[in-house]
Amino acid sequence: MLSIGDLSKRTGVKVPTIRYYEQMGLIEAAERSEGNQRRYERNDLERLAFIRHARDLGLDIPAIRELIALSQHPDLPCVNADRIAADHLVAVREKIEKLKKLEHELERIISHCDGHSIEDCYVIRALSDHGLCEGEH
Amino acid sequence: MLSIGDLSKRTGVKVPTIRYYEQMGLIEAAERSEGNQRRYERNDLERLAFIRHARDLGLDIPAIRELIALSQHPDLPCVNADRIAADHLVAVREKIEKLKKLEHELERIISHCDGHSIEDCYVIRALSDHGLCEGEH
DNA sequence: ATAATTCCTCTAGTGACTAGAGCTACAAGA
DNA sequence: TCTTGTAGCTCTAGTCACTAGAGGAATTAT
Repeated sequence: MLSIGDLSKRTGVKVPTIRYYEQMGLIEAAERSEGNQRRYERNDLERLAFIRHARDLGLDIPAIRELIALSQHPDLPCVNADRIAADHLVAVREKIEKLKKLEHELERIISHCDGHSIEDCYVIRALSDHGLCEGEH
Repeated sequence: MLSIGDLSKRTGVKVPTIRYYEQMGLIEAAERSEGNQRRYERNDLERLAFIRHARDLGLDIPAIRELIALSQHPDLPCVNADRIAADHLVAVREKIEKLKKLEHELERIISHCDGHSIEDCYVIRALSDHGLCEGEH
């Protein structure tokens, strides 16, 4: 039986976050000690590691809830789980594309600035005047 | 003199967002009509376009506040403005790197799954077992 | 036995908006 | 001039995934 602090140390998930996940229904409400403190077992450790792992991959809580529900039906086909991952991959790629555009625009703006006065500063001027931009943003 | 709706249409910034920027101190409190409605002029249009542009580039509100303050001192050197942009560029690049790692991990997980049952699903298994991962996340 | 640490619940704050309630002002047509 | 519809006003609360803090109780170590 682990305390919430033990669970936290073993999974790297902070104590308040564990309580938050309980509130969100990602982990079942833990058993309690006589003094009302949460007590965990091995399967809670696994569940929490699963959640942590999914969060690290950037999945949001509703998606994780769905994956947990799916994982409890081993007989079903896994197309739904695959779709969640694939949708997320698409979203990740879109974010990368957007950020790359920002990266290029920022590089361009910065490299155009000669570092003299604000009056001539290309950074400020580019922000003031959309016509100095490349691309459609 | 423009109403808040006119200003919104011309800049593409939504009406509640304009009021929010006023509250955050990015734009000055507008003059009011007799009936207490906001009335804007050309320089408000420019200011708001500046803000919108900076937001599109991903700058946060404190950074924009600083850029606005700087832009009102044309005689100062522009190293501070350049630094804000450069810092942001670093942050953007870091985000891109993180997302690329996620992208590769998701690609790998998805490609390993044969699409049969949840029991064998590589997506679910990879989440359950960190040992199946590549990289350090 | 006492002290230090951990735990509990509850509320509020983060950033940059967005949604909605309930009310008032303004512009255009009859 | 009257009416109607749109647009405006303020204020509160919700979004997401936590995080911080208050005030108090339980547990663990000395």
